Amino acid sequence: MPETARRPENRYGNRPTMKDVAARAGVGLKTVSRVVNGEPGVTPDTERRVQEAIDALGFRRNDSARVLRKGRTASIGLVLEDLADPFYGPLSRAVEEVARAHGALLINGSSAEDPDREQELVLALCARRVDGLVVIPAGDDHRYLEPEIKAGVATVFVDRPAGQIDADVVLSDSYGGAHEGVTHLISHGHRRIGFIGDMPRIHTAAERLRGYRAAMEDAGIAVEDSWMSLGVTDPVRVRRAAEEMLSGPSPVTAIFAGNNRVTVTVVRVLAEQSRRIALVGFDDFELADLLQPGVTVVAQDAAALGRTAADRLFRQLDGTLIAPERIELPTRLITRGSGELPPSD
Amino acid sequence: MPETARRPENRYGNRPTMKDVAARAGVGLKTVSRVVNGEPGVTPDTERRVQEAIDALGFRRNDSARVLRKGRTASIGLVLEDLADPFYGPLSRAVEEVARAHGALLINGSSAEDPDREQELVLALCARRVDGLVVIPAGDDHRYLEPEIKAGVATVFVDRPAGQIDADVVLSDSYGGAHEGVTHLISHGHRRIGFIGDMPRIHTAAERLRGYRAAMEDAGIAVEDSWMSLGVTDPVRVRRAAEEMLSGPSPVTAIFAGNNRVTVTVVRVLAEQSRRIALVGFDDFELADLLQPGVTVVAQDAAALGRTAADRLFRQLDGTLIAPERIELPTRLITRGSGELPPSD
DNA sequence: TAGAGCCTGGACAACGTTGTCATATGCGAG
DNA sequence: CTCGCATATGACAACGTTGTCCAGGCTCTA
Repeated sequence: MPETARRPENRYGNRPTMKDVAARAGVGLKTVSRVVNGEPGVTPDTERRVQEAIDALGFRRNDSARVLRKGRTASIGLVLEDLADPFYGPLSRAVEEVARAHGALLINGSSAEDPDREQELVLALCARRVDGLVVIPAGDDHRYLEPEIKAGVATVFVDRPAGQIDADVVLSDSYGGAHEGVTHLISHGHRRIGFIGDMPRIHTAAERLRGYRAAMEDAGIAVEDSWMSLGVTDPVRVRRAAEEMLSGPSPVTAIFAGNNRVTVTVVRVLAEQSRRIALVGFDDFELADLLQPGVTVVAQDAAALGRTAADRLFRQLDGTLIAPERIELPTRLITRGSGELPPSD
Repeated sequence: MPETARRPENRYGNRPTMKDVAARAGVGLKTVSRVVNGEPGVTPDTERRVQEAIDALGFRRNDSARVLRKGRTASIGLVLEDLADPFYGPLSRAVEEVARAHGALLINGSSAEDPDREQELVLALCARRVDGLVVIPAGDDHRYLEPEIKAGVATVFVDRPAGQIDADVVLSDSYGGAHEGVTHLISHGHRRIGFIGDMPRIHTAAERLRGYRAAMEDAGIAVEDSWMSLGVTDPVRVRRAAEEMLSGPSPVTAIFAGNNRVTVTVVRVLAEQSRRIALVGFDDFELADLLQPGVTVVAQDAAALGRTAADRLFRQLDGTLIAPERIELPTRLITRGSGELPPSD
């Protein structure tokens, strides 16, 4: 390579720094800093010269250096299960809005329901020195976060509680919601009711199952093992689970679906049946009202979950909040037809 | 406040630094750096001592300082319209996956379709020195990005082209998709076909309208003004638009909906009509097949858009890519019933 | 045993910014 | 006219990391 063409390119591809601006404006470095940050003590004339230099060079303050100096990054991390899941869109957006109101940016990542990946993501975010974390946990042991929390990283868990540590958590009332939904089916005459849910290690799945069992017990109904199926929410498994409980020795007349992915698959299966099977799903979804019949659901407010969590996070950062708390948001039963079908045996 | 309780807390809330680790392990600063980064030239014994100190102190490298020194942040920004919109979930997730494969984190923000907010977000991301940007533009003038791009920020626009600057862009074939969808309706005997789309300043909306007009013209059908309605995709406006073209002097027998938000609202309106109106929507959505009739759509692959854009972005960073290019991904017509209904006048 | 060469480890500067502090300038009061 | 004060400005260190370079100790060979 010939010596001649050596570009003096620095790492940011030749970005001007405050020093460059200062040189061009014929002022000191600190004066530029003052102008950029709107600090007082600069003559209008000087300010104008500096501003001209900034515009001419296309200068943009390097926030990395600023963070290093100031210690706050004005960014928060959001770790969730899957950005593509419609449940997390509104939640994510709500967190973003609160962050924006506090002048913070949002960094987010999907754990894909893998505890290792969750930890990897969280620690990467901590290395960037995010001011706070909103975590929808995939794992059930969060002791790895202890040094971070001690070091001042505000942390709020959403949708599922933290494992092994004491931290803020914002949840939907899964137990109560499932109890209400199943009771609703019972009140419409059903006794053989199936439950299809997510993997039992997921807190919400376990809670919803508990709500189902409690509702059945409260009604004096003995639950048969074949009526319950927990596992991945992959359509193939859910379909098989649904078909089995519809065709077993004591076939169910109604199904309670543990989350919206399950509900959608169950809707498809029921559409193929000749008998009319009642259905209540946990979590609302778009177009639920347009299906035939409309799908009765136990709705949770994803945006409220996100908003509440982010609020608490910034209150932790303010210092307003001291002790970790567990907040449960209520669910709401929305009747649309599918949950009001009578038993057909 | 009494002098006594003054905590020696530094800005990160007392986070240990490499210096602290070095002191505790009784080694030099640079040796710690070597261990942390897995660089060679450290005896196993020294490494062990350093590692112990790291664990004992709960040390975590400060990436801000690292970034300052190295110049690459290993993070990319994604600016989209609304994270809560189901169309952007998969797109966002796809970008994230590609970023992850390159060891980068994703920072994202919603512009809420506001050009000022888009610019504000983009510049904030640039100030953080993201390595690259994936932007779904809200505005139509992106000259403000010129200094950034010149400074080496890799940039790819998605879903809509950049305004006033030459940059990489990845699009769906809106014109072709709309043309195909409308032609499909025509081939089923429709001649009075309505078009309801997004605001005309949005590129995709304009292109889809163009596709509609072209398809009509190709079939020798004169389009009446009352058959076309562009504007915000808010349900109230869309509903009124649909009702008007269904009840006007020459009422339409079919509607082409310009995006999924429009489609969903139109489905609701059509469900209330006594006549059967044909419908084709641009963009697929969950459960479209379960409605009665199933909704025929022109599907675009949001994940592929995101993946393609992110790929190009990292190829820009590699230096593999030189000239900006415009990539159009094909759409796919999925027939489900609603688009195959015959005209009923 | 002495010299060459390698390997390990550390001192130091630099990245771009902000906080602290000192200096220069101008102005009004005595 | 001089002193004192307020205001504008800049020099310098520090934030925590990494790259460069040098020193010291070891092994190996002649």
